[in-house]
Amino acid sequence: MSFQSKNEIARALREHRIQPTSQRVEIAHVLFERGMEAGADHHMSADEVLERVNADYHRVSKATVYNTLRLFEETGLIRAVVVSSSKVFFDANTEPHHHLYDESTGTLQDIPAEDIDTAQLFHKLPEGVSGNDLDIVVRVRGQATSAG
Amino acid sequence: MSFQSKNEIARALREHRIQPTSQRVEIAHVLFERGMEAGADHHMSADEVLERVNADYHRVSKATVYNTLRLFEETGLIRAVVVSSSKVFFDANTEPHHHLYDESTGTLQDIPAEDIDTAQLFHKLPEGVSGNDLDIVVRVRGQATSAG
DNA sequence: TTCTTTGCAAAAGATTTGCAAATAC
DNA sequence: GTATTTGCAAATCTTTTGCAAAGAA
Repeated sequence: MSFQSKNEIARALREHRIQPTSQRVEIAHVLFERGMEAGADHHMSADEVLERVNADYHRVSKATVYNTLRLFEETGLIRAVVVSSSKVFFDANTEPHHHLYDESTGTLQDIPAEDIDTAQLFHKLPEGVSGNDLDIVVRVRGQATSAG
Repeated sequence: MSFQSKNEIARALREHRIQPTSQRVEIAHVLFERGMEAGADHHMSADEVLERVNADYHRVSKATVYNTLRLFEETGLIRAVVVSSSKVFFDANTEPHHHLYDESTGTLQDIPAEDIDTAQLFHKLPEGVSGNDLDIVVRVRGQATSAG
């Protein structure tokens, strides 16, 4: 998904049965204004969203940002990517894809769905689950200071 | 790793350059007493560890449990598995393997390393990173209430 | 008007930290 | 005897919640 105008955003929200209030539109605008192309940085924490949405003047409160992000996630408009216990990224790209998280740099990047083969995995998935229901986070560990 | 006696545990801690105090040995004992076989439930939250270590009488404080788990993780004795923003599991099995997390049930299970093929992925890893430095969490999404 | 949403500040839950007392080597 | 570790309670950080005011249909 990639929206430019607030109108498009409002329409998209309605399609997800979300009443497009001005706060919600502003938040969605922040989420979707960065391109969704591979390599584009469209991963934001709640705090980043809060900061960006209020960058020039106060538009939305913290509670509303959190609640709205949760609402967007629950309705499938965006996805939450959990990379560490205190780091949740929100991803406006809901096309099937996965994530690569580099612990040492804190960087999150997309992985095309086809770059990871999970064929061997399917027999242990709950029934009815398809590949598109999988969210994979590949974490690159920093050096593990393992004793030698 | 799989230890039975406190002596074995103390030795293992020393090998990781961790001074084996009684609290640390008790915590390690809790972590390692469950078998490491596939299917065995050896994933515990900090709180579970705290509960189990103090099950019959008070042995270790909460702060010490948290600090010790972090210490164990930093020295590579155990691994932390992040499955959601408020759910970190500790895994006493440090052999290369991955994890499958079922959102709807909250269940975490092991995935043998060879069940996921990441060959396509290697060109986007930082240099010097090998397959053993990857921790993969496959999250099975509940139904995403996606709008139709 | 009636239902929904927002905002604030307080609450909650998980983890960490400061510092004095206890323990280890 | 000196350095390390523990425990408590307070602090911190992120996210959620209660409730009155503001906004939408």
